[in-house]
Amino acid sequence: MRILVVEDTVDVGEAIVARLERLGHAVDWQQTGPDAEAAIKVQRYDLIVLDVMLPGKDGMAVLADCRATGVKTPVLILTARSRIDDRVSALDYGADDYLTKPFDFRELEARVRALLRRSGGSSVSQLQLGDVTLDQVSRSVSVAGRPCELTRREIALLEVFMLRPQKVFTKPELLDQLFSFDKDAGENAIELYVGRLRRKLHAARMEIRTLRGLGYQAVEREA
Amino acid sequence: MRILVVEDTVDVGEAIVARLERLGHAVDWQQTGPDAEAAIKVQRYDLIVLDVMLPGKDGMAVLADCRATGVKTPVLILTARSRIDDRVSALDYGADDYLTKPFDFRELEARVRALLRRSGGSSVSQLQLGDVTLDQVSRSVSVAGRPCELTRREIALLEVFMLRPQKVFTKPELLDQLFSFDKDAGENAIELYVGRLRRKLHAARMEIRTLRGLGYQAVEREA
DNA sequence: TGAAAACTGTCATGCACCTGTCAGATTGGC
DNA sequence: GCCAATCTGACAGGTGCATGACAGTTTTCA
Repeated sequence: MRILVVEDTVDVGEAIVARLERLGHAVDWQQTGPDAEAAIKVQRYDLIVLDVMLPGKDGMAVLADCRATGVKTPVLILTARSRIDDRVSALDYGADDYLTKPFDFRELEARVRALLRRSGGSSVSQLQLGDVTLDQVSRSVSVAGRPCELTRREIALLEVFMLRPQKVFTKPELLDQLFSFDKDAGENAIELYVGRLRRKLHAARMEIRTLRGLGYQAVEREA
Repeated sequence: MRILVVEDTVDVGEAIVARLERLGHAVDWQQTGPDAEAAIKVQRYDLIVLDVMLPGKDGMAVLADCRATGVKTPVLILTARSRIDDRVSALDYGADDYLTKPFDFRELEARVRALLRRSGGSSVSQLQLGDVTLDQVSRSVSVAGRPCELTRREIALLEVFMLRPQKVFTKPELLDQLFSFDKDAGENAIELYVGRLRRKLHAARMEIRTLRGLGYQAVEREA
């Protein structure tokens, strides 16, 4: 999943980014309101974590402008203030959830998961396709009940496929989902990881099909 | 376990902190109501030991505000007064237990243990995984019935793992559980202690697995 | 009280695995 | 058959983890 973190305090920002990247997400980090808006215009995100107190432009204003311009990405507001009207106005402006600072990282993770899940459509944190199960919480994969050792990137790629079975992903699309701005990679990397996934999942009742010239697609395989 | 002690009398505060640290807990100590509230907002605790008489803000008020903002951490109230209505109001405000000063430290320890145990979900004070047994009261560990010499920190870490077998703990998460504010350590410390635990428990039917990039996990080992 | 022993956490080193690029092999379409 | 797209093995660099040595601190014990 691709996430934008907007937070001006370096310490906090770095901590959040590290935490979310560790979960296998592609995370971009902006420190001001205008920079955040620029990033949102350029890139589609699955989630935006937005601090309220920002230099340049208030987080709430950024949120309002986003919604006004039709951006429907889920937004998690971070607010240092805990007054009721703040929470209410956050939700009124179109936020999907809020968290008052300072917060526990485990709670942040839980809310992030909840929002990503909600937008992903499914309500469980276990994805399933054929006999392959991906647990989004423990970031583990099993085939026919047996645990399957995958690396972080492999899991991230598999997650993209499993969130939308049948959907055909182009390579640029997959690159967007897997890499953040600074860590850009060639399209070859995708081919490589598809290959690795295929090898590790060769016994599964699921396969990643190549649609020449179009991209890749995950489908359930008949027994 | 991570504990916050709120007590303005230096002698008493130091004594409580020393006593609880000796049991292997990570203890933070605040001396005023506002400071305590700030700490609670920043950090998640497994238990709060709260004096009623405090400069700045009354302990009971701190407790009430905590509960109002959804903090569910168990709270043990220390009160110098022993009048019935005080006890009653403490429980009404959402305290889980109280102790009238002056008190015997052994009783404090017992009540702390009870509260921690209750929040941990288990009603027994003996944790078990594979052939490893951890006695939370005597803070001792044995493997297949044989006592095993572990240091405080080693036991504290093992306790975290054994309270939630299978769960994958990230290193920041483990640091949160093991270290207080002032005694912050690098993630290296976790790796180090995992290594030490592994060496001392190598013969046990339990192991701490490394999930590269994710964290550590305690599992029962097959014979 | 003072010295020895044990405990803690940092540093630095080394190793293993993960990552992404390259280049050559293979496949599919025309 | 030819070209482009894809696959795959090899490889270099990086990252994360394991581990030994060490210094500061605490605890123990005489």
